[in-house]
Amino acid sequence: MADGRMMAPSSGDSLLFLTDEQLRQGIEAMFFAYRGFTADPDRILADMAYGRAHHRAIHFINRAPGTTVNNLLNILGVTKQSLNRVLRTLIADGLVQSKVGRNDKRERHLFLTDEGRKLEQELSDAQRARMRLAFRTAGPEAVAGFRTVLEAMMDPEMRQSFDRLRESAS
Amino acid sequence: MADGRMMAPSSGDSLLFLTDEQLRQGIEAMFFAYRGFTADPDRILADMAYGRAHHRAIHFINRAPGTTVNNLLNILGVTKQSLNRVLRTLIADGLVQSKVGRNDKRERHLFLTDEGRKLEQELSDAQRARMRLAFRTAGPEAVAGFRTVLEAMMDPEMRQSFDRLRESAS
DNA sequence: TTGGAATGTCAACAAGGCTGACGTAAACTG
DNA sequence: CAGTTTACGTCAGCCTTGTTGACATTCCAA
Repeated sequence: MADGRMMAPSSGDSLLFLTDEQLRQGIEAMFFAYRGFTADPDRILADMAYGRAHHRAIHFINRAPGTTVNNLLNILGVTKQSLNRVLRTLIADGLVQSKVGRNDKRERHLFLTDEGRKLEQELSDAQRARMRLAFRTAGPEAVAGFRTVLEAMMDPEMRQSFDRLRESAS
Repeated sequence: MADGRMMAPSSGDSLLFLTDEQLRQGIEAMFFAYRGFTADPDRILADMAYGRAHHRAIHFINRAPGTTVNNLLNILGVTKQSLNRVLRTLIADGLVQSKVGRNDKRERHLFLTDEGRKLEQELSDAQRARMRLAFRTAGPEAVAGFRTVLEAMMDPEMRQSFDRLRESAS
């Protein structure tokens, strides 16, 4: 490290969590943890003709029943062509129902069918089981910190989506 | 909710962080945060002929210089064909150097070239900047919790890789 | 010397992103 | 009312990044 960069003074050790090494560990932790995070649903979906994209669509339709295509588009952050490909198969397979809007007939409101809800349950049970174990292992204070850091890491628009979903949860 | 499931007793509120709703918020937080996590490097890479897979390879080669292909394979969790495609372009473009092993000449040890290190710096600077801001905003206790939960979320083999990288960091 | 390990490579394929173009119906607006 | 915008769907084509399967090479080790 013969470049001109200074070592952080690190008064006491209160700023230790901001060293490049700590940050890099945070980055790697995100990488490895996300793999675990998606592993269980991926395993379930591998047997069917579905993938992660279907899981995401199903998750958010379940979370916000009656959501419009455009709304879902914003939450997922993909193009309509990409989402449409996924929705088409889910609708064709009878997991998702699309209803023309009453007020605005241009809009389509999306709902899970009973079968769709069944798959959603299966997927989210698996994912929640891992999350539950991690939460239980780590304890409430750690969980609070986990949430705080993740929220701070989001893009502002994503944080808005996140908060809106939180509020809408009764 | 007319099924037979019980509401969690939630003695006091010490178990509130384990309700299904809290778990689902944790799941969504991971989803949205990971998007932010990858957004900055993705933007940089979009201008080049590289993608996230190249970033990951460069990151871990930088982190563990001289690592073998097989080792990298285990860390990244992809097939050798998939990794090889990425490595081939990186080597051809002069960002990565592959050296035949001295002891075991079947092995290839991977290193970043000066140019590779330069790109790595650029990418990780961007990613660390976001992580640093998130860490600073959230504070040290939150960061500790963040790390604890993420570690608990990893698959055991991934946690091993993670720990090994941690130790090797001087 | 032979089996197996580590690596590389070819081919083919799939998921899931993307852009661009186009069409239709509905709603809004001047 | 005419024209524009919005919401959605769809076709076509492309890219990245993952997969499997097959096969060659090199070389260590029993």
